[in-house]
Amino acid sequence: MSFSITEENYIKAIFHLQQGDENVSTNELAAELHTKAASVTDMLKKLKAKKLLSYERYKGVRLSAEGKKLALGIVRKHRLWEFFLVDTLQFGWDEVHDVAEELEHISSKKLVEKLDAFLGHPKFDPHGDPIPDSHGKMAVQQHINLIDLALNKIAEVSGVGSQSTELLELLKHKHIGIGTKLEVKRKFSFDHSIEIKIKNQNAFTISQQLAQALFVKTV
Amino acid sequence: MSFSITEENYIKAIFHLQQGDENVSTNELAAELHTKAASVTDMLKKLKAKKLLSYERYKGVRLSAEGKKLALGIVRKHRLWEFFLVDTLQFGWDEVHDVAEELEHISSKKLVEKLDAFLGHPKFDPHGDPIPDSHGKMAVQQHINLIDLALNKIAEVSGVGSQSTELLELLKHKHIGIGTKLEVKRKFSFDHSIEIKIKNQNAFTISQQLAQALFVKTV
DNA sequence: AATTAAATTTAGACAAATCTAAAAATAATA
DNA sequence: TATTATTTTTAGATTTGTCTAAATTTAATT
Ligand SMILES: [Mn+2]
Ligand SMILES: [Mn+2]
Ligand SMILES: [Mn+2]
Ligand SMILES: [Mn+2]
Repeated sequence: MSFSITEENYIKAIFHLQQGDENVSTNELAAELHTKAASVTDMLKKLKAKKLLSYERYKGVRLSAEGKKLALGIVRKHRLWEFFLVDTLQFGWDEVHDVAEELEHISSKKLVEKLDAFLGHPKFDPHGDPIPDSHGKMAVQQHINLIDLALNKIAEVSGVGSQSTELLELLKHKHIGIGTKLEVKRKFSFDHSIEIKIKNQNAFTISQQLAQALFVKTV
Repeated sequence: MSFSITEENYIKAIFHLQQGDENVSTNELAAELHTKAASVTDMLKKLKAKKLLSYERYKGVRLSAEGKKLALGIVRKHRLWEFFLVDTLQFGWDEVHDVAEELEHISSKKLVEKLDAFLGHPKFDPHGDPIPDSHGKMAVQQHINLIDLALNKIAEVSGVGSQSTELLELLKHKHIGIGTKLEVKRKFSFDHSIEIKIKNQNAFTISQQLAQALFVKTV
């Protein structure tokens, strides 16, 4: 069976919203997709008929195994294309989301596999999010917020909490990116700023807001 | 202004059909787009309203300057993506058309320019068709059919008349591709087969059908 | 020139995806 | 529990692109 771009966007949105264990509500979906609740209801009936999800009126929605598989395929394409755009074509990470939002709907199965191979089977996208493999499996990132990292433990930046241009600008200026190794030397309770040190550089402090936007894993 | 995938496909189809000087007819378009004449009429009215073409009922259609510019942009994307698929991702040239048919509608202007630069600003796609540059200009190929090439003139394969798997299979077997240099040694009137010679190889004959499917330019 | 044939356009209907406004169900609060 | 407030669904329209069947125009033949 094949699905329209609209249907695929709904499936992906549900996938991202159902990370908890509660069902996804009509209003949540409407907000995520910048559409109206009435439109969501219409589409949910359609996607239920296609067996991509379980849905009963007034009770929210959850993807079926089928739906989850479809969602993972779309997420795989989205993140592979993001990797391509940044790694191969030198886009900034704040520029790639909207383009990938289109590219993720290109249907060729062969294209995805060839692209994956060309890129060297990357495990994470430019924002540190895991890329599902061709079977839908992806690395489970147990990264923690930088604000919670213990003192003097060397850790590697593995993800960001936002993909905004503003964050990218700041990170560029401080020479921090995915993969940067650092350790926390002090935490200041006055403003919750923290002092970090990157190898071969002098220690410097970063704001609470920035620390909360960074995820790290210990190495 | 932005255009739907359907509108873009119409514009591109008209562009390809209007190479002569006559207007493009409704039926020609319907055949090209695998749709019905009535649908074409509806769409032509819409595209006329958007000033992409001139159209009067019963008189056929022709692209405006606007329309031509749009068409060249789509053709540029189509051929750049085909080049990418063959050159970077190692697709066979018979596999790329349908994928490029989708990729040509990705809207990001920046993506096209970065892709073009990454590929090294190629001038021709894998089938020997010229790739328009960012201003819509493209090399005017004055290649001739191999069947019409004079004896003992060294020429370079510059295009194919078909993109079928069958042709590709045959050309692979004979080690002929775009860029191959060859000369015609004899022409046989019995079956119109021709004997060709590729540098450092023994001469061999190819059929009339194959010769007619190959375009060359003298070097 | 009259007739037939072919091409093209209109008329009317349909499916997909969306919207607004009103109704119905559920949740929250007094 | 009764009353509000919120969420969700239905009802009815709208837009885009498509189709079939019938009407119209143009082209080709007698
Ligand atoms: Mn999308
Ligand atoms: Mn991402
Ligand atoms: Mn297309
Ligand atoms: Mn081509």
